[in-house]
Amino acid sequence: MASSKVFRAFPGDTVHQVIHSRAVWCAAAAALRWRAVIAGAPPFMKDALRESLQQALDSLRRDGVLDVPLPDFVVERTRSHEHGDFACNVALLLAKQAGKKPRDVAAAIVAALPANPLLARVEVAGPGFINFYLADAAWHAEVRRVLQEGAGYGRSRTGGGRVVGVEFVSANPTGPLHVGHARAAAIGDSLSRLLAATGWKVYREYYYNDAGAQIGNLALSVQARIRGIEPADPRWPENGYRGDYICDVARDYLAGATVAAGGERVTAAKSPDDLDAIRRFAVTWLRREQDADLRAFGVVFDVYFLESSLYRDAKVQQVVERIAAQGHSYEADGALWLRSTTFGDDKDRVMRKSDGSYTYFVPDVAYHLSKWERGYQRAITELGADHHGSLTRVRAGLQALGVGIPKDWPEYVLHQMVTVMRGGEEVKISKRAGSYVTLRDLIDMAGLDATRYFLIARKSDSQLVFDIDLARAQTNDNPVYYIQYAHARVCSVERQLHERGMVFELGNALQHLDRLDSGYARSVMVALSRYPETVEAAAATCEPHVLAQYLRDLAGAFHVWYNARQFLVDDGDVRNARVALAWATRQVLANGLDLLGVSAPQSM
RNA sequence: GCGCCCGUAGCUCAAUUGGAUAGAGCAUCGGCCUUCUAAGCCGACGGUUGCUGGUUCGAUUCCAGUCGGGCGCACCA
Repeated sequence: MASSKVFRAFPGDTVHQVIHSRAVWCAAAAALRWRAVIAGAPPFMKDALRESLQQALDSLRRDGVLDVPLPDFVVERTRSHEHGDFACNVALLLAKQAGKKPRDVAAAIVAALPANPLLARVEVAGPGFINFYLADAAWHAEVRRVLQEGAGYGRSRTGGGRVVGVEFVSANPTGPLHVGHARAAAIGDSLSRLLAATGWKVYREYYYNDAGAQIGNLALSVQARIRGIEPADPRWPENGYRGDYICDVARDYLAGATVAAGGERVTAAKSPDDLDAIRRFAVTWLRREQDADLRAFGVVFDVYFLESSLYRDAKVQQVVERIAAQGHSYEADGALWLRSTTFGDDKDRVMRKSDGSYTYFVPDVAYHLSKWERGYQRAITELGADHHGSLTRVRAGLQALGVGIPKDWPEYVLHQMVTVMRGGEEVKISKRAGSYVTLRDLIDMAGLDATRYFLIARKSDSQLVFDIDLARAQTNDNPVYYIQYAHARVCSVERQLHERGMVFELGNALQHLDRLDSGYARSVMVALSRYPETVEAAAATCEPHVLAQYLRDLAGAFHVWYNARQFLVDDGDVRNARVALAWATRQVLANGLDLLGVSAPQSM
């Protein structure tokens, strides 16, 4: 089922070797799920409480006390410590149907809960919440778990080894990547890491629109520069690209340079008249440029997919034919239309123009069809919000193919615009690109870590103000330094430990975690325990920003504790316990930062 | 005009997807370095969640309307 044709141009690619068919895939996923069950890592607190509640509810039903269907209840972290550590709303949801007061229902459930040594007490509170207060031992167990699982702490098998394609950036190879692409790269890569951490087999994919009119403009622009024509000149092409980088391309072309990108290797023909040669050279030159910027940003793709390959392999034509065969097209005004209104679009769309060429969204449909045919169980397409209009069209086209693609396929993650501020003013100009700030500019100005963090830390569908001054700041104003500093501090403690000739004894530490005395330490432990569910939630909702937010909280809890307690004390048991918690914190900070693609420095 | 997204402290943003008294950072004001990094910590100030209705035990969250901002509405990509 996998199309090896599509990948012929990319020798390094192995997707088609990995994904065989949907049937094989399903069997593999089932096996993985089964293994996950029998491997049986201890459940996380939330899940354990949920299980207990489920048992209580079952027993109440058996006894006829509660003879109503189970609602979709939640076990959640409390906002306030006064409400315990976890709370459940099940009694509130059951009360009406059961014809009882919520607090009475809650009391009955509490009475039916199985004994659990990790629970200090359970209370009915407020309108009918069930509040759980965990015993210290529960937090200690979590610290132990962090240290035992190490880099694996917070990873899960939720995805069951299923295959997901995450497409992001997908810029036209007509210029350097700009801030919007930077946001896409940061979000898309972090989302990919999150999905991989939760058991998905992830393929990062980049779609190059290398076949449209914009590429023609690129070639004409380079050709103009080769001939020494400048943008002010009346002979300058309409819609030409004016950035300085066009001059660089022209210079290299005239010099007969060789450029390589994505397995393509192009040597400049030098001829100013050979527009096709100029086009090939310019596209490859800019792909190399974009690849370099992305690598500098720590983003590596598994698949680069060329729009031109869809034309070359007749995939575009096949899509149109298939849609026509399904009866979802018609001819009008000399053009061929997709009856996309059948699938929820507000108007029908032209597929083949009256001049015989295809509109841009048809290759988009062909491309997404290829994702389906390559066995991607999920496809997530990360897009700038300015392209959200294409969403309905692509889905409509996929539906019209009648090949069984689900209506909500692919999933979309949209990101809003980024405004770059510096010195209180908006930055709009880049020296290299001319009219916009580039990804490279951001990295140069703010550094890789701050750039990634800032671009991820906001919900993607909110507009983002990127404050260069703040991102550069080596102060507590800057959240990324704040988090990294927490990590560096633990490393510093470790260095001090050795310098003082002390030795950390893990076994002793794990036996004496009850020597952690303060509420500060407790806050750190609570924060640590939130990590797995945070990763799970961030992945499930495609919202990496919740992880960024979480790491800030964890670092905060750590700094408070650090300031309140000396770790390297004389009492060996206390010292070991504190160092163990510090190391657990460092581990989680490192795990979390890695999922954001931000480094965890040993010292700062 | 139609569609999508966003309106939360002076500023930048969260809010566990419908939970209890809406939270952080910055800014402002006041404290804390002989101590593992003060790149840090503590305290104070700051709110009619744009507005009006509705749904229900409960709404920043869901629905309708309205105002404001962004983006998109091609036989461009």
